[in-house]
Amino acid sequence: MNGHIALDELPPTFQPAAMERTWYDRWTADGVFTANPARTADHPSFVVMIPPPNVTAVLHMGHGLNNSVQDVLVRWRRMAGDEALWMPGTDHAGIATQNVVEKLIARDGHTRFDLGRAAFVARTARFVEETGGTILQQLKSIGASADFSRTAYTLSPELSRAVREAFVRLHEDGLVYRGHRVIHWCTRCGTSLSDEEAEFHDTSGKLYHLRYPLADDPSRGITVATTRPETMLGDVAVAVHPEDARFRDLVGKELLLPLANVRIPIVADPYTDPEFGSGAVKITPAHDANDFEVGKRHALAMPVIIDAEGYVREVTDAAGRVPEALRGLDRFAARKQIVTLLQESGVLQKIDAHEHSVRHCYRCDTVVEPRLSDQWFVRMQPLADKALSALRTGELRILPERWEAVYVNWLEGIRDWNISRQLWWGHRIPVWYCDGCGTDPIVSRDDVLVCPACGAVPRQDDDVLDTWFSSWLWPMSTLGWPNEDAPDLKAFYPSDVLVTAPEILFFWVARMVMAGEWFMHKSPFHTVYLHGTVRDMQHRKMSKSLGNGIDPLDVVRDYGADALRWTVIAGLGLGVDVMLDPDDLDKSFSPGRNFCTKLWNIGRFLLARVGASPVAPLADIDPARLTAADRWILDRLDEAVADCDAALGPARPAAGAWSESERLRGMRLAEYAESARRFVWNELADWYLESVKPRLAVEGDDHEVARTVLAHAFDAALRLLHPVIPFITEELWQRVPLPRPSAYCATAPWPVARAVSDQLGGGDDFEIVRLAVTSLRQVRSEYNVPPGQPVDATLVAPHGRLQDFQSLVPIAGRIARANMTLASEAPAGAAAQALLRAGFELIVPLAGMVDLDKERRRLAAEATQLHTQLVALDERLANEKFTAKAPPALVAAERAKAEEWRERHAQLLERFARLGS
RNA sequence: GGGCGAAUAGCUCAGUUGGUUAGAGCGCCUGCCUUACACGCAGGAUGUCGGGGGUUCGAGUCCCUCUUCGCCCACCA
Repeated sequence: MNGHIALDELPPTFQPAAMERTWYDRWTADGVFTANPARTADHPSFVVMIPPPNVTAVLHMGHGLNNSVQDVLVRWRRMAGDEALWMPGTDHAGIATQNVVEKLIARDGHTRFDLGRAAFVARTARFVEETGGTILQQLKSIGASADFSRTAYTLSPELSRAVREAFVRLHEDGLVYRGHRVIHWCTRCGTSLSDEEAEFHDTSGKLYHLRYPLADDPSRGITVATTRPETMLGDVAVAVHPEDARFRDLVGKELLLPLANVRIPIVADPYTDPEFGSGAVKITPAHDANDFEVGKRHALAMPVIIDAEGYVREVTDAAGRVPEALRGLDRFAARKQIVTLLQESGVLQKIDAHEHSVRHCYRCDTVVEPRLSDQWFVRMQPLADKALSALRTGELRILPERWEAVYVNWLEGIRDWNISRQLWWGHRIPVWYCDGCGTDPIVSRDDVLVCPACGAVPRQDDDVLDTWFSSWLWPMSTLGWPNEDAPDLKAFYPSDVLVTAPEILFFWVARMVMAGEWFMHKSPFHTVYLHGTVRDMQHRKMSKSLGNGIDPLDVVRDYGADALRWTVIAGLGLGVDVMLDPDDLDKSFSPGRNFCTKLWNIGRFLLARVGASPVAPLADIDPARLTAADRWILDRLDEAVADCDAALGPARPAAGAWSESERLRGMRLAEYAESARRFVWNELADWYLESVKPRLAVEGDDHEVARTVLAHAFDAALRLLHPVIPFITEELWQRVPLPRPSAYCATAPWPVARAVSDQLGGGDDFEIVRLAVTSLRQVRSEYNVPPGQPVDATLVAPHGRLQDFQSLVPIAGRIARANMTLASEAPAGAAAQALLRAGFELIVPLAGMVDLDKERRRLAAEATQLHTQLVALDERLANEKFTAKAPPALVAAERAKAEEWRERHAQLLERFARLGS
């Protein structure tokens, strides 16, 4: 059959929109992404857990980056024969989702309290059902090969069961406890926050100096410094350092707290830094974590004067402290008012500018209020110890390496984790209290309907758990934990690589390691890959509020999903930020699109010239029939495959734990993409394709060899590129006339480089063709010879290789558009190595083409430069210390180099002389 | 306050244990619509490797110091 197609059967550019959807649907329909636990019996598994996006999230460029990386890895390992599972899913995102729905109902003038708890939760669940999962659909449009048949959700019944199990088991282990202390409180969200959720922002504030008079001698007093004067109403003491001579006689005396008019003691406590401010600190135990500790040490009262919403009033133990005029004021309004009042009464001594860090809610950016309350905590030390040892033993590695220090630093200074949130959207804390008999709180896996002590109906704790308390179980809970016999858990735990951003190293990554180690006695993954952030050209993080975002779906529409993926992967150094220009999408995404077009056109050429009739397997070709070009491109392919493998792998530690030599290797996705690109563009397209054109134009034996090698090389290139640009490679691969080992490129075997012993050799000869062509092109360009005008040139074969080069001359001639002839002998004394570098010796254009003056100047400059370098090299070789201490191989190489340079220098001079005559 | 990282071509970055004449992509300049591709082809220019000092036969690479930028942590009242 004649399989040749007309070129216009395929459009000259790749049309991604037309085929992306088709391929994705076919992959899914055929279960290409569906993992099979049974197959892990005799194949390694390769598992990636998606960092679950918030269920209400909409795809942004950060997701695009994060998920492209995961998809490259998963597709790579799937092709390499692993049983690959990419687990997708979403996070119920307690505070974030609750905030969204609260805003929604606020449009109708409602608060969640109007609706009541049950109705609000139902309303939120409905909202999630209606709008949730959008992002998962969007992930499909960028080609994410996740197993959506397993899609998980942190608030599903299955994962909720895992959450309860974890809470109860940690309680049984003595790691969950109820604590009464000052925690971070968001007055807007109405909930407590963990240390990690209360982010520091550097702020230009003020330091107010207040003079509190002695109660019994108003002529004396102590000046305290504070950034938050409104808290003075809750002051119960002033602390000074025990060693501070300035205040020694005042310790034990009492001050009269202005405005509140209560007597407070002066205490000595080492917490005070004599160097700071006035050397005396006002102590407000209910509204400052440090003051709380001081208060406990001195058994002080703890009046609360700011309520949950941030308004100043006499909340608890504060009767008579808040003057009428201040009651009900917002904390910041109260600050102003109090400053005014203190100024009027002469208490305010001075105000200094003061730079400090203020904690803000990570969800709504409200200034966090320290607040005294009862919360559930997880004792973290034992968990942190396990997470540290996972890193130390090599069970776990973090890339880039520098984050390991950050991880260790955080774990070594670990503090207990406040896990209760005063929200409604989330996992309710599985603790019941009996008001009837007042028995101890009941912690239970199952709902407690009747008090076991008195038979009354107990009430469940009102609080829900921190969202991250479900996230930290993700690598286990999505696989069926706590059911230890779940097939997925047995087959796919632990996972392999966790791909995420450094921002959630503490929130999520470190805690997952803790949970994995504590409950499964195994780190949930062996590699943490922390990628950079997507930024704009001013290096600002892309964000909705800055308006500098790029909608990945716009990019998919205008450039294709492959172009999007190419840009984020090829531009991604290890841990380096990706810079994109929101104002010039073309600048950012045209390289990927252009590369796809290139690939597409190689395909068009191949289909038109090689045709659709199947080619023989490469192994069926008698090696003797392979030309120098064939051998060269097959060598280059081996090199490309080896480079890609070295950039990506190893996929897992060879011996269960990372050895020192392999610990920092792999995960260099940009290098992988670049290696594959270089092969396709600079080697396959630029050289092999050009060299093969005449062979394909003539029917015959060599025609068959050429089309076989070309089809084989292209097929391997497509498979090599599939993980990063899956759509176009699938589309082209389906058309390559090869015996097909699988239904899809997505499941085709990952290319394997031939062992060195299997390599045919002879690839170097084609390098001479390349050099010849390049030299001739330089001459052409330098002397402005029109591209169409043929020139005459002579290629000088290396000694004794005349016969071998007979076949290369027409190829070089055709590529360079020259009437090229082969000379029998090289000029006297020239070695092959020297020839390769010596342009004019290799290619001898006909006389009359060369401007002698110009050439003379060029030669003189080159000879001078070479001479300088040669002198330096000779000096080095003359240095006895060098010859004695440097590795002998290096010395030998340097000697050889010197000789080569010397010879070249002589040639240059000789040529210079010839030109002069 | 503590810790960490970065500084290499106009831009974004490679440069593995010190060892050829320091590389890539993009951008830039020149010439080309050569029947796969102008989203392309060919050729070309560009670096006192942040400053200073040190170790070494040899330093972009190791040490010290300074400058600038960035990140993380912290009980900066």
